[in-house]
Amino acid sequence: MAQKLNLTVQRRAILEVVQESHDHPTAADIIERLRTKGFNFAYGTVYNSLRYLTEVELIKELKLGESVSRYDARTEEHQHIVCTSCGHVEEVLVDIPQEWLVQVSEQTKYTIQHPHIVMEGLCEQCAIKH
Amino acid sequence: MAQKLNLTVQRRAILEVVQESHDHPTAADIIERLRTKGFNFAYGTVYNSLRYLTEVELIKELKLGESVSRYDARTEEHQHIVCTSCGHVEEVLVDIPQEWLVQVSEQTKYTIQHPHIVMEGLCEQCAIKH
DNA sequence: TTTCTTGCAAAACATTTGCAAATCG
DNA sequence: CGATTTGCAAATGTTTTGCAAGAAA
Repeated sequence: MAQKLNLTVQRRAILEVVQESHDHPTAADIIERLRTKGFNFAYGTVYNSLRYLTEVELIKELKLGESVSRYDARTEEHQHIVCTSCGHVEEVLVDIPQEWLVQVSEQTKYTIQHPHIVMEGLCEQCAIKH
Repeated sequence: MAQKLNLTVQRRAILEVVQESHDHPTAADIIERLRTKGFNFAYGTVYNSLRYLTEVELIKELKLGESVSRYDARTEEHQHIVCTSCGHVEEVLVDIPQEWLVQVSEQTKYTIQHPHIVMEGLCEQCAIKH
């Protein structure tokens, strides 16, 4: 723990791509964007680097109930909502009611330190189509 | 839509296993439990049947941010919380504050008809170990 | 017959791992 | 040097798909 930050060329490039992306890219998205910037890293390297960057908390890995992981450079606490129709991900910035968390904690006996919540709904465009 | 229910031997056996299981089994769990009951269905059949049973709403498919889908015969509305340490899944039966949903809906422009929320926390046993 | 379902194997997909080569300190 | 990281390919785990055979309506 409290290790010295070791940003290699690859890790730095990957971090930059995630920081520049505001659409929660997947590993495949990241590799594609790296290519347009002239970087051609192996899959293994990209996954390794993403894991490293997640461990040192420069990025967050989002598991939103799809089959893929997404990555987010926004590290302050916030939640996500996923469109059940098109898969689009939006950030939820409304605070979670504290007393609800307390109730959930009491009922389930789970400790909730950093709430991490994934919601589902229909995004605006998809709602119109229905 | 409004199709006639067609429960084949396989589908019925799979439904029974899910109904008897209260631990949100994965497809692999279900296949294993079918075997102890003397059923040996192909993987494809089990996945097909689970999709069918989900479509006719006899069960629910849970995507809880792991790499696998889990299945649940409890079809009334409730949420889930997953232990970040051991992966154990608990049901959240506390109602979600309606005004919070309204706020989320306003901020994100998402329509939330049937709230489906996945939370993360530390289960009781894992919390003790920390 | 026509439609749906099953079984099996192969394919698809995201991710991890093993290992040799390269790099860093 | 020793420790870490990279690149590549192969392996893994979950789920889907194609297709022929079987069952049901």
